[in-house]
Amino acid sequence: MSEYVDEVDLELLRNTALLGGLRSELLLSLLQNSRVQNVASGEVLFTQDTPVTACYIVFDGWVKVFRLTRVGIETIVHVFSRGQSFAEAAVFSMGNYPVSAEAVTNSRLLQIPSSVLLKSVESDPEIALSMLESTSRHLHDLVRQIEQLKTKSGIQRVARFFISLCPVDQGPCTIGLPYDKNLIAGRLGIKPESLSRAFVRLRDVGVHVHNYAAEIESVEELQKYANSERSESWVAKQ
Amino acid sequence: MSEYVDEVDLELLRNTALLGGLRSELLLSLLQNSRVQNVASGEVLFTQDTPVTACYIVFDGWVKVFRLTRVGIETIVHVFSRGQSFAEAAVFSMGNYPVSAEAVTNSRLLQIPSSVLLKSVESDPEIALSMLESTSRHLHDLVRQIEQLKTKSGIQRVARFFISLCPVDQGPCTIGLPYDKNLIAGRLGIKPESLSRAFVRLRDVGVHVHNYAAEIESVEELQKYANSERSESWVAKQ
DNA sequence: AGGAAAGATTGATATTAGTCAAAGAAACAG
DNA sequence: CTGTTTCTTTGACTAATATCAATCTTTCCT
Repeated sequence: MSEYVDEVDLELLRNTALLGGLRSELLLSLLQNSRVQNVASGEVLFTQDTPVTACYIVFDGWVKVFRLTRVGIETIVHVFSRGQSFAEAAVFSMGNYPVSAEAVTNSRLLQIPSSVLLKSVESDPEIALSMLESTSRHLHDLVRQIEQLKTKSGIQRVARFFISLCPVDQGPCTIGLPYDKNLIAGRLGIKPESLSRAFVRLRDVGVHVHNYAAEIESVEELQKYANSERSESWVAKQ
Repeated sequence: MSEYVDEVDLELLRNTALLGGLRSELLLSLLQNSRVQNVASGEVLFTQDTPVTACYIVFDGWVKVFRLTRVGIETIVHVFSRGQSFAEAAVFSMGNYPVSAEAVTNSRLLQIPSSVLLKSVESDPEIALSMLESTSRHLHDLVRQIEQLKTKSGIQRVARFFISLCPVDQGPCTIGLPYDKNLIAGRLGIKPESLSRAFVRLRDVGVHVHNYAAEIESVEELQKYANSERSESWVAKQ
């Protein structure tokens, strides 16, 4: 794996929320002061409650971001993949990381030191705006996650997860499961056993999970299932 | 209710995450272009999927921020009170509001138009940083909410909600419930009936909910209850 | 004050998801 | 290729929460 940023990487960076809006020279100077980090599966990038030193963009692989309680119970907040940035919000809170991050596959990342990012913001309001945009995207994402947790059943969340992996939005398709089933379960806030059972239940909606692949007979059908409501309470008065 | 920003308001603003870091002249110029909005309980501030026009800071009252599904099921994302800002992230995403907002009591708010906020950021990187800090605070808050939803029982979330309202962190105290029980239930992601039952169960931990008040015999005791873990799964390998 | 409307509680029951234990499959090492 | 380890699924059972309906309380209106 290359230690350097090549043309393809650059193209990727130009499409990220975090750095996409940057003028070329700004982007290049930021890259001068960042580094490409190759990490093995299981390697820890940073730990909750330690001082923030950098944020990251994923070139390749998967990184899980999670929180640990005193007793060691893990809540997965997100799993990031190619083209996504994380921890940039932590950089601006100037304190400790509120979460931990660990590579769940061998991964190739761009590590941007806090100081570099902060200096960029100070020197150019343009980058500030794209950063604000990027953190608000993350915010929105978390809001959606909360919505899902509050209003959808575990099985529906599994359905939605599958849909998010589908390259098409109708008809049949086959998707590969991006990572470990335990990790998928954690990401969706259910136990591995419940995930297994969800797979069984989803057969009714035409989803067949094989090994690390899932065949979907009809994405529409699955969407209909994922979107069906389960209650009418805590509803706004009409 | 005053239509103008007085000394007390100004002091409050100086302590907000969003505007606290601002130099006086900058703050004042921003206020020139903002307005105080008095709204009645039930009044809608903005609606999901409509263009973003402003963000808000609460002077007084409570504002709920929520999402609606097609069928009208409401997920409460947050309920904001005195000193808190909301929708500032939406301003930077430059599109539509991802959520709706409605006053749940009569409220007095500072409304800051998008253009004003954006112009401030462009003109001064200082404000950009404090804004980034403020959105990352919101982000952190949502992360904690997700953690709670995934790892704590409904009753524990109620306990934690009470704790967050306690003026002290040990010994006995009495707190007022800030709003409607339906709203509390929605905020915590449970049904109103479950909230009632939670109140009953919390008597064991020395909590007595009367009408719109709760007596807590011992905050420590309640904290112990709220922090107790319920499972060991989806745990990191040690 | 009196009565309707809204909000809150309680009870009975159903559904969902977690727990614990065991069996089955896949991955891996020698 | 074979045993071992790890991951995954299944089964039986339990716990938590939702649902639906009934009742009780509070609020609010005139």
